[in-house]
Amino acid sequence: MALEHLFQGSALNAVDGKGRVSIPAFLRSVIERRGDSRTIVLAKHEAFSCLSAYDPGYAALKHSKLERLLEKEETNPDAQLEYQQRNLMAFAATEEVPYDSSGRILMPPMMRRKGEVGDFALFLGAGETFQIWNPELLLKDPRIPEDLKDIARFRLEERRA
Amino acid sequence: MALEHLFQGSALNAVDGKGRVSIPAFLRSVIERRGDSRTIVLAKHEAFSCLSAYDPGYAALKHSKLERLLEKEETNPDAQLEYQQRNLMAFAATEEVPYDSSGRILMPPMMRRKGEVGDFALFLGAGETFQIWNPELLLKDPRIPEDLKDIARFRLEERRA
DNA sequence: CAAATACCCACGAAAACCCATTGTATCCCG
DNA sequence: CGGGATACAATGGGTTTTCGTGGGTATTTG
Repeated sequence: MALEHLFQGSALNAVDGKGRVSIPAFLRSVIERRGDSRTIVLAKHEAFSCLSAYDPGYAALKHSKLERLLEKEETNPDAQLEYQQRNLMAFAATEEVPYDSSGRILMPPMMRRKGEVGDFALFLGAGETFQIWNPELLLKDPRIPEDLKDIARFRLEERRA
Repeated sequence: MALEHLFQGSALNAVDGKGRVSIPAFLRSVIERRGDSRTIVLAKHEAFSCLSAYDPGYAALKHSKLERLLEKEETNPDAQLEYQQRNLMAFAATEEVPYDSSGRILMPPMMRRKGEVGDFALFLGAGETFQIWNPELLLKDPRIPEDLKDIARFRLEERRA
């Protein structure tokens, strides 16, 4: 499952009063090269207090992986339940949102809450996916390398000028 | 067997006095992309106390999945019986209902009872299918991951404001 | 005829859409 | 090489459309 186009780079964008955010153009270009959808899938990150985002095709890929796993263990009742749970997490706990012609999404209120995203959204490329952070939360997280925090600090400074 | 369009996302909609419920637009769009039917098939979920729903075309697919399962275990006599049971469940114990121009179905009384659906219906995307829950029942089910219950709680809160 | 269902319209909130402005990086040509 | 023109990105604001929902009326069906 080596994806050809990977998400990379960082940006800090504003969330406006209506809850709209521009998806950085360099991330959008990856989405559109992977498939031609102009939509992103949002999910709570499983480890960090941020959101995880990817293109719809990647979601389908994750799904088929789950399916194949299930078929191997079809007779095992425990596997059935675990499959149900993971499947629900993958699809019920995510939201698919289209971005408009200017590259903005309307951040769904539930996701905004889950990711604790305020007036600014920090976008971080993470290869197969990208992340959306409340920059302050990233700075506070002890698990985040200092070099990465420097990037966040730089993006924040850039704004104030 | 990989379906192109998958059910994703969540919503909490009201069931009115006549027993009508709006199928969330984002689920309807998947149904209409899979085939052009404007109807859904309802069934009792095999594991959870909720309803399972999908487009008519998916019923056929489910049938072939069952068949394949049978072939794998045809030496096992118990499997034969299980196949008969599950096949009946898949076809006799389901109801096909059309939704109107505003996207509402009239929830069949039997299904409403089977799923114990009250004044609110929680819709959960599950990839190939979606589920319809009484939100209170989902919150009580120990097999449901906490993250998913958070979603149910959020949807319930959203309403009260 | 009664009860259930299908059809119709209507409203408020939210979301999608359109247009305009600003700032920044890029290009082009003198 | 410099400076103006150009293209695109991010953002603000207004308008239109859609969605979920309530309620009424017709129509079918047993």
